[in-house]
Amino acid sequence: MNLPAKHPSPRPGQKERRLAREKRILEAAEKVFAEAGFGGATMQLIADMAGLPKANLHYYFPTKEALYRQVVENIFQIWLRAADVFDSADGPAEAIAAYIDAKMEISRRHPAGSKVWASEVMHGAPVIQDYLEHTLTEWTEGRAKVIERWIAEGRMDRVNPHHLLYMLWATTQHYADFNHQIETLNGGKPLSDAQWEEAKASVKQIILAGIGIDASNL
Amino acid sequence: MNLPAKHPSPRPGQKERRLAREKRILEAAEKVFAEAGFGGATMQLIADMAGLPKANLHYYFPTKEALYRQVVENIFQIWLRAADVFDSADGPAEAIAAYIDAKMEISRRHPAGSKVWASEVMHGAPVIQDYLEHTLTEWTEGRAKVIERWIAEGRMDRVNPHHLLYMLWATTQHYADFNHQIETLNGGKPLSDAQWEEAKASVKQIILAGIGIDASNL
DNA sequence: AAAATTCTTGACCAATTGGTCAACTGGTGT
DNA sequence: ACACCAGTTGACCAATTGGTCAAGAATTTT
Repeated sequence: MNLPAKHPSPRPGQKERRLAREKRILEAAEKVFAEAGFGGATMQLIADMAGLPKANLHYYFPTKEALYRQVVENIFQIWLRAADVFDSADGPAEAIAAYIDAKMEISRRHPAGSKVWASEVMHGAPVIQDYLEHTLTEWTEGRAKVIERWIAEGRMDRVNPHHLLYMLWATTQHYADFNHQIETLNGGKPLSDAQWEEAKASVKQIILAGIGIDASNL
Repeated sequence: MNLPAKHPSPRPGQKERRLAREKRILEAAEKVFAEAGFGGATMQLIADMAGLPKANLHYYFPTKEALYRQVVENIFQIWLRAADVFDSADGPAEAIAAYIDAKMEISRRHPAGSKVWASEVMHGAPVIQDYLEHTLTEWTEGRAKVIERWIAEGRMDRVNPHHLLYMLWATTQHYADFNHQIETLNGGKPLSDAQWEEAKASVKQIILAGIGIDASNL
């Protein structure tokens, strides 16, 4: 055990410093991978953005692939945490509304991570195929069953649960992946706070009405 | 003028042969750019896939950027042609249903082109920013006005036209960009004909109901 | 204070990249 | 038969890439 840190870190401490360095590198890497794609990203660019010599990156992450893999796994963890809110409510209205809010917030706060994820899947998921086949598949099938139960209970219209989930993913993710296009169509300005609220409200309005749920009491 | 070609090309002819070669290169390029991204794609890979020596590519397309630009412009033309069907009907139900069908068909028939387009926009639209600012902006504003008129005429619910359009783009494009994920969740098999029909039907069902349109008579 | 461990970094390397070029081929018009 | 020109191609080049390494600086442990 280490002596200091009765109170949280008056001085850095080795473990914390290492984690802070890694975090700094990962944030730079996320941005560069999002902007340039895996192939277009260079270790030198990531190093510059992190303010470190390139050789130092290789001390913390042995290869470009390893660094990329860590970035992808991190965003997948965020994705999974948002998925939890789907189960936090007991009815379709609250569950889906909360899920849309959570995913829209990810698109807003982690646009780079979302783009890396999209890029990874678009290129055939070379590094996270396992996650797709196991974690994501299980989550999806579980939620599809929940939706089918809601339908059977008459709490929402009869729709194909998988395609409903695809629509939720597609629509919310679009605000991150295509934010440049949205910004251009918004007169070159990023969406304001109010516009983000309207985006969330619009998505919820159309999808909830689309599956036969009265959202007026949300 | 060239002597042959009273009737359309009994023998290739120089112009046709050139176009055929370019088409072959463009198809190979589209695939490689879609699979590897601009940065990850190499002229050698494209040449191999087209079955031509690399130096020959540079005869038809001087640089990698020029080749990429042509690929992106081609898919944008397809995109624009699909956009036309939005105006082919006079009511929101038929127009939006036809538009969804057209865009879903693009996702199905041109997955590579769709991915290239998504990748281009995701990376800040370095080569087609002009198209976004002019052609796309005009189309979008025009269609938004049409939707607002439909709303004013009481033919659909009051929704934000821009976010409705984003949802249409996002949802339909998702079936191309994330087809690998969808395939994985479909047991590793591509969607069958019947599953594609169900996908189209599901998208139309939810979105049309979502904007207050009874689609039972379509 | 000295030994041991962790971290930092400039210099370097082999491999790959986009692109060039000069020599060659083959068809077309005269 | 000849000249002409679009098309083809292997060999080549400068620049960039991911990654290595050994020498040194910091920090922790003894």
